[in-house]
Amino acid sequence: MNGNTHILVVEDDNDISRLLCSVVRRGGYTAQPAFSGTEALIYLKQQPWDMVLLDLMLPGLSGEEVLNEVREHGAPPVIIISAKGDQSGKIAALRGGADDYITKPFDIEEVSARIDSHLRRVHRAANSAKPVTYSHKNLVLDPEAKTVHADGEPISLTAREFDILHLLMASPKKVFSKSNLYESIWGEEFLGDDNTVNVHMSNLRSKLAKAVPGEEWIETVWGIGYRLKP
Amino acid sequence: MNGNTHILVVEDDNDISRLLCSVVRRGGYTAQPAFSGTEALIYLKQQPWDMVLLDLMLPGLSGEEVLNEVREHGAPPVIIISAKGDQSGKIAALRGGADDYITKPFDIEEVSARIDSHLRRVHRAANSAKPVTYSHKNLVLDPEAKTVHADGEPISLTAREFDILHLLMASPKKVFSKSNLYESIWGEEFLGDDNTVNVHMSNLRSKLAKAVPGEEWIETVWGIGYRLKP
DNA sequence: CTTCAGCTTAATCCTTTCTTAAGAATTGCC
DNA sequence: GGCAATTCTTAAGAAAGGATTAAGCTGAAG
Repeated sequence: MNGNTHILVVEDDNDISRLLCSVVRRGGYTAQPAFSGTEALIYLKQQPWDMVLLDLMLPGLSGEEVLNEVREHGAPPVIIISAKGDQSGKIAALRGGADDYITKPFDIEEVSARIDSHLRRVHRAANSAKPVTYSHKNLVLDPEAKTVHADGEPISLTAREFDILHLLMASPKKVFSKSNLYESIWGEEFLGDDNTVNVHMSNLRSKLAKAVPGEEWIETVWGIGYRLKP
Repeated sequence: MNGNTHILVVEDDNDISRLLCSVVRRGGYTAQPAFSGTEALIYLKQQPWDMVLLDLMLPGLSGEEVLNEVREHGAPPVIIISAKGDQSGKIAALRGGADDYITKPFDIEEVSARIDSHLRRVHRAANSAKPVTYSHKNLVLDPEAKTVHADGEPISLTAREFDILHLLMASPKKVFSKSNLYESIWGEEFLGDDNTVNVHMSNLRSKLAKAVPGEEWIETVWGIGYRLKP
């Protein structure tokens, strides 16, 4: 989480607005106060928001109407913060599209925790969709697609070669001993007098060199093992 | 929403469990009660769940531990339902991965509304990401209708062949290992020396080739698996 | 009960990759 | 520079993975 998570705080009471904004900022997010329903609308149209904190009793436009408007512009989580303590209003808001409902007076720690909880969920969903790749200089490795590209050019590797490069790129600074490599990739004990890793290394290097001549990616650390060249 | 939305209700008090289950069922979902933390674990391992209602004070295994376990097995929303009214416990649970926290005694309408709210959100996310049909080059697969067309011509596939193609087309760049495929489609562990997948692949390829001669859609990645040919 | 489509198993052939081994090359140290 | 230890390269045989075909099995439909 970071400063470019934008939260719109819709609340007409000056003190409460300030309080909510400070909670948001202490959480590490960016807060934008809006003091009326109509002001909120302007912000909603201006940019996408990661979350909306919404008071229900607003001048200009009611919270319910703002809520409908939010749902038109994307699908950020909406937390209602309201003085309306009655159950029916709470239930109506939740059924009307809100993701959470907190009644005033609120506990600022709870508000903070609920904000984090909703954002964490959004992140979880976003991350599960995002492809994971490793990059090092002009090399890009995609573990899902099992592809390696150098300067955008695909390089065709065998399973073992790919595994070796994958391991190296997952920990760019670490030096891997032969027994490290062997045991990680082959899953069996490494018995000293084995030349297998060397050969695969050699093949891997020559394939990389053929793709981009004159550049070296894998470094031999004499007497210890291999690592990515910084 | 329908009967195949499965909600796990983890609550040791018999009366409350019954009450929660009836709320769930009145919402149109399937409820599965679990009366201890350890029982919950069994259900969690058995199948994926769309939501978990979780009491914090449980025999066998605490709610917090169950919560951690839930997060290992996918990412369904978790609503804590607890008699612990103290703010610190509430905040700890929310920070610990829970998506919502309701204190006993609860209003059943509110519980119902919060369940719906969380499920609505999950649906919203799922629908925005999932296409109704998959296309790749001149191949079109419709998961609903269970049909495949190449250049508009229908191709008749068996259930397994369809499932394989479906999986491949859902992640066009991903390489699927045989064990990936086997475990996704057959739902049981893959034990190395099996060439069932090979045979289905072969049949699938020959059917596709018969439909559009001279074109290849499925690529073998040696020693790793299969993927759609880019 | 029979039939049939589809799934699985088995046997065979073919392809690619892995490993082994031996000589060449490099590095670090005296 | 010379020597020993380590690493690199090469090539060929061994091994593993994959494709294809055919035959047996199974469960659902008629």
